[in-house]
Amino acid sequence: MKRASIKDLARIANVSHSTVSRALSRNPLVNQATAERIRRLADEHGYRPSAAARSLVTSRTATVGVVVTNITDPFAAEVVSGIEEAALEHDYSVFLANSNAEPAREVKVVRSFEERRVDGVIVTSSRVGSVYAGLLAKAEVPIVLLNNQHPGEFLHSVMIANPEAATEAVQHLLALGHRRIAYVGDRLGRQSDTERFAGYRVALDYADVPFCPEYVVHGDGKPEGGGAAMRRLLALDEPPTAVFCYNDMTALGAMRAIRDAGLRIPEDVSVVGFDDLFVARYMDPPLTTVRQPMRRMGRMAFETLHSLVSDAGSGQNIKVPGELIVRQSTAPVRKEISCNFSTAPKSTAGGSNVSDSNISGS
Amino acid sequence: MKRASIKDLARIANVSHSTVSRALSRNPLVNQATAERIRRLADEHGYRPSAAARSLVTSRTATVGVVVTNITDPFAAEVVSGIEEAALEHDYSVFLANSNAEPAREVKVVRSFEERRVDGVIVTSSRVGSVYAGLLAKAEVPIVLLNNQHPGEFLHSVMIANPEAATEAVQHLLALGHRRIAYVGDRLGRQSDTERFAGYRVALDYADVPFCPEYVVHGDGKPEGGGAAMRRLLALDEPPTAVFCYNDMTALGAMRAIRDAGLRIPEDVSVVGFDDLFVARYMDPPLTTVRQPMRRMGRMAFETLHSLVSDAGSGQNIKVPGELIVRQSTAPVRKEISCNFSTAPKSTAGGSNVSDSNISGS
DNA sequence: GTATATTATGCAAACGTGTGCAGCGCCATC
DNA sequence: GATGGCGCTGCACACGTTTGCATAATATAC
Repeated sequence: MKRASIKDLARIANVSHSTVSRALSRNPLVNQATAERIRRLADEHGYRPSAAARSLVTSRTATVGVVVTNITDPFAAEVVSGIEEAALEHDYSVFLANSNAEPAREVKVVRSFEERRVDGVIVTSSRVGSVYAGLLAKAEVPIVLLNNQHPGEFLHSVMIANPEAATEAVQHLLALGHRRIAYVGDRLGRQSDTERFAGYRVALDYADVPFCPEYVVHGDGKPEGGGAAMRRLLALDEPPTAVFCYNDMTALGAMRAIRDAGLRIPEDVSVVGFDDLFVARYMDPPLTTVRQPMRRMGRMAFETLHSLVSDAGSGQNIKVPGELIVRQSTAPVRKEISCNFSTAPKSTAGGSNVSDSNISGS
Repeated sequence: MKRASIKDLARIANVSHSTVSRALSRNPLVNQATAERIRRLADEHGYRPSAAARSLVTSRTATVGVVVTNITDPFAAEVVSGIEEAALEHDYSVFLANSNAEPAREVKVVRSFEERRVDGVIVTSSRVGSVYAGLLAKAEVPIVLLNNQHPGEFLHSVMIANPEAATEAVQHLLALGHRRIAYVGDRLGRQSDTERFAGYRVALDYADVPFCPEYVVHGDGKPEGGGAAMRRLLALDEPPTAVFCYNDMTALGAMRAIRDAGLRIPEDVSVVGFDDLFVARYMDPPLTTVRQPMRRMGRMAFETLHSLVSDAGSGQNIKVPGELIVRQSTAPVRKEISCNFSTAPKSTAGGSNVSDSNISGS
């Protein structure tokens, strides 16, 4: 048995299908009483207007296409959750697609979004390659980028303030007396990685701590890569006493590697992450990290998209500040292994006391 | 500028739009050469057929509606990832919606899926209330349940073999000499919880370990609830030496509570989880748990759905076995605190040696 | 040469909606 | 009583496809 159409309902209500259409869309043209009657009948029969038919004539579908590298990544999941939340409020539906960062998948996904005539697309944490650019060119479907990984400017985006947040994280380590601070990055060349690394350097420079290239290693944004990178750091003649990780997933791997080497966190090595995934607070020790308001960023991405299509708003580039969450994976540097090539003005920071750092107040 | 329609393309190719339609769908009726030419032209102009228009006449949309309680839950994310993967292979798109277990949201979601005319719905980890049942009744959209939480039989489902897996997990603890084994469940009344608890009891009975009601507590399937429940256990006169948790998220909270009480894992308390989320292997210590092939289960859910709509297959209830993954969060019970009300035939299991359990081979 | 089968193409209807426009009945106004 | 305005309703078209059916063009058989 097929679904009831608007004409079936019209027959039942003894009016034309136009009247039904108007009644359901609360068009004031139709008589109050009959409108009420029609809506009641529609309810009783569980009538559901066909979105396809509607969109055919209105040329709007009330759908967003969301592409993430993989929904399995907790960061992506949080963002998508925020998008979906905002979308539902506006009666939008969301198409979800994983790109897996595979070009073949990406073209397939973009093609499907085009055929579905989505009103807009949100792309998170991707290097926006030619694929999406093409999408934007052909038809006028607006795209909002979230934590875009491709260098260059785009029309609409919401991004975390990477450099500032990274600087704050590293300054936290400096304040604890650390001088041998490493950076465990993402794959080389990705925008967030570049920016967080820049923030790391700014903090070092500001504190007059010499930059040491061998303290910069790259993983893959996941635990495996973080672990491998950390092992390289630990094999150094003078291994770092603290590491700032590109993200929490990387930190997970790094922590594992540190423990496997027989070292303790934070007594031997302090660890800072980025993202504040839910797991961060359940690690042992709980992870000090930079919080990204992921869910809220998802909401913002949808809202700018929505204003772009409905209000013909002008769009914008939103920058969201991060927030340092200090937990127990960071501690003052231990005296015996503290930096012995320090160029800092004060003596090597004193044991349990954290205060007298030369970078406080910035 | 609007998107090109099939008629625009027909004009360009100097044929009727019917011929274009047939050429693109590789209908053998149309001449090979012209078909080739048309397809080339379509490619050049980036023509994308409107899914809406097509579905209007074919009455199939090639879309699945997926509803999860929340995509933020790593279990849900893994499952969805599997669904999406299989869907893309069949050129299906997936609508994602969070129910948040709020009835208001659920009706909104179901309504939207109905209007979108999804070909099928996959519901994961939900108590399938009257909402979805209604969906199934009105129109003939097939529903596949994944780890359904509502007691009772449904037509199509894929479920983890809860009782068997739970029994295996608890037998692992018994084999390590534990007798004071607790169960930290989900909310009372949910199907998976009931079944895993049943498996727990089977293992105890089989090993002739008396069942102790105060060793059964309930959380909420999340770290918070798991932690609270664990604290209640630790406040007991004779706290358990091992806990079997409803899932990994619960275990996360339990582990935190154990540590906060100044106890060590696994020396003082052994912990077993369920799911094998990616975090399990990155906990300290790495978590012993029952692996659910989440991604594969997602795939299976889609496949049964797909066969249901395309082959008019008869559907089925699939049961997937779990797999115990032993890591370092479980260890032999310590002598000094080992069970002193043991009814087991052998003496309280001896220190480091694990072998001689009375339940081996089951 | 005509009759017939084969191949390729176009015509037109249908899917379920939204919406401009015409038209209906009715009431008020002059 | 004609005129005009108002409130409401239906007609008909459009949106972009797929597909049954008719038909034109061509090849094959006699």
